[in-house]
Amino acid sequence: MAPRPRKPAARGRKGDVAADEAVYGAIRRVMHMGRLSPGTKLQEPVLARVLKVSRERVRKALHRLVHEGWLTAVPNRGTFVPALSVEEMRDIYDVRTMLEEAIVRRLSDRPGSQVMQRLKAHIAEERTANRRNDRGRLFALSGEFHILLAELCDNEELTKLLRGLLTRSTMHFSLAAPQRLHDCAGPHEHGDIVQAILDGKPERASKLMLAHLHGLVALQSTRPAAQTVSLDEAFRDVSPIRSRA
Amino acid sequence: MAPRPRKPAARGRKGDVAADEAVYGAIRRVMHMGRLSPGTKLQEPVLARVLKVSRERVRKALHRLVHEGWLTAVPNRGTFVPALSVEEMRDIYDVRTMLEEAIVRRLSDRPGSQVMQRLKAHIAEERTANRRNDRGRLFALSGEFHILLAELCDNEELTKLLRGLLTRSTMHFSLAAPQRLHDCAGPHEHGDIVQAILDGKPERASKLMLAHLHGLVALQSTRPAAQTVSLDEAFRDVSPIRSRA
DNA sequence: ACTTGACGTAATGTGCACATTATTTTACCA
DNA sequence: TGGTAAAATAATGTGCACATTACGTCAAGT
Repeated sequence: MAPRPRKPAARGRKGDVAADEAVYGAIRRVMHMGRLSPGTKLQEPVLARVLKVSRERVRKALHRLVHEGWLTAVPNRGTFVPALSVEEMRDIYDVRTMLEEAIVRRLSDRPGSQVMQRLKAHIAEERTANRRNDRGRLFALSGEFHILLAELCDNEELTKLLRGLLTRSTMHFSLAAPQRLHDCAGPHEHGDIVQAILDGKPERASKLMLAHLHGLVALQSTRPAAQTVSLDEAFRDVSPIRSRA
Repeated sequence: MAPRPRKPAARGRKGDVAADEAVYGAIRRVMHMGRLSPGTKLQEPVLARVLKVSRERVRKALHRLVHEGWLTAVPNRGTFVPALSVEEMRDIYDVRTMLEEAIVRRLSDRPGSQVMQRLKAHIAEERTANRRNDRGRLFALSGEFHILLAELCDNEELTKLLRGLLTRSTMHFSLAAPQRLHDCAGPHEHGDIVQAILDGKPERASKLMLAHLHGLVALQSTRPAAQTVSLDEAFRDVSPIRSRA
């Protein structure tokens, strides 16, 4: 009763179910780029102003990110980029090892023709990026390789889980990491794993994957000092929707 | 400007950070009890009235449950108890197999004294419940066994992941399931797995776990017709806080 | 008699205003 | 001048009102 005179009309525009995904993806993308150093406080008004959306939209996205483990929320304090402890890092890589060893074992048991084809195509892409010294592309491909292995198992749940683990484990890779990634691991180890799968050698593939992940966790330790930037700079050109990481 | 005359004061009571966990746990508990048949629509006003909380509180809990995969949300339609397809069920059990095979392998490699003690204590509890024909207790213990194995690996991430998988896979166990669980699997298979771990036989433990999970997924198929009850009845005596499942 | 259209009702989604709490600034005193 | 306390400021948390959308009902037309 007694309707207020204001409130003209047409507020939420149209079916903006994609707006949620947009802000969610934007924050996720910035984190994936490593622009946010651990401990950074993601304050809602700033994000709302930068992303040109309402505060509640930002709020919902932050809650989702917290639930998924990518951010940590302190009651009445705010939402922060988590500083993964060495124990958490070890835990994540241990679970990754369990899953990915099982994955390569399964793929080695019955390497179908489509599996072989996609694996060889991916390795070829990595080799190309390596030859051209395209660090960024190689970095992206290195992550997608592990996702590809999960996808080839034809298990949605597995793919989703591994996606989360991989994102959280490579989140804090600094911008200097691709250099070392190029020097040390590179597409060489990936190629060996694929070769073992194609040869139908589960135990060899499993061993190689274990060694590969051990090498990655060693790389993680050597990250330079985190450069603290303001939120406005971090979210400069991340407004559009694009594809999901 | 122009502050409305109403709005007396003292609205949000006190630090009610526990209220969120309360409604979250209440819904989760009802689902765990199997009172909600797949396809049931969880409407916010009803839950708010039954649980004696505001609609926004219910809303937040539902969003969290959706993000964690225990409910599915259809935009502008509502939140529903998911009817897991056979493919999703297969996927979940496949991932569980991967993780739990790795778990028992790891535990078999170096069974510490504390590990041995807790495992034997758990098996003793299961035997007691089985002897007393306490179906409910045995059902709960059967689930906790798998969680216990994960906890003994001393990996928080692993425990959290397996908790989610197990809850989702045993969520739709009907009330008649404990009967068959008692007849078929029972504490016998669990005891064999523990024995293999204590003997330090990783391959045998892994094989037993694989067979055990295969048996469980076979049990899942034989669930009776879902009894549809109203939300008011389902949430009858689930208001208090209690412990988390 | 069955289908199709419009209308009424109820539930979901969202912006907004306010209360509460933490943080920073400032003023005062030892 | 350094330290402490209090006020100001800003950010988070939440209830509420309203818009939008879907569902159920009924009536009219073919």
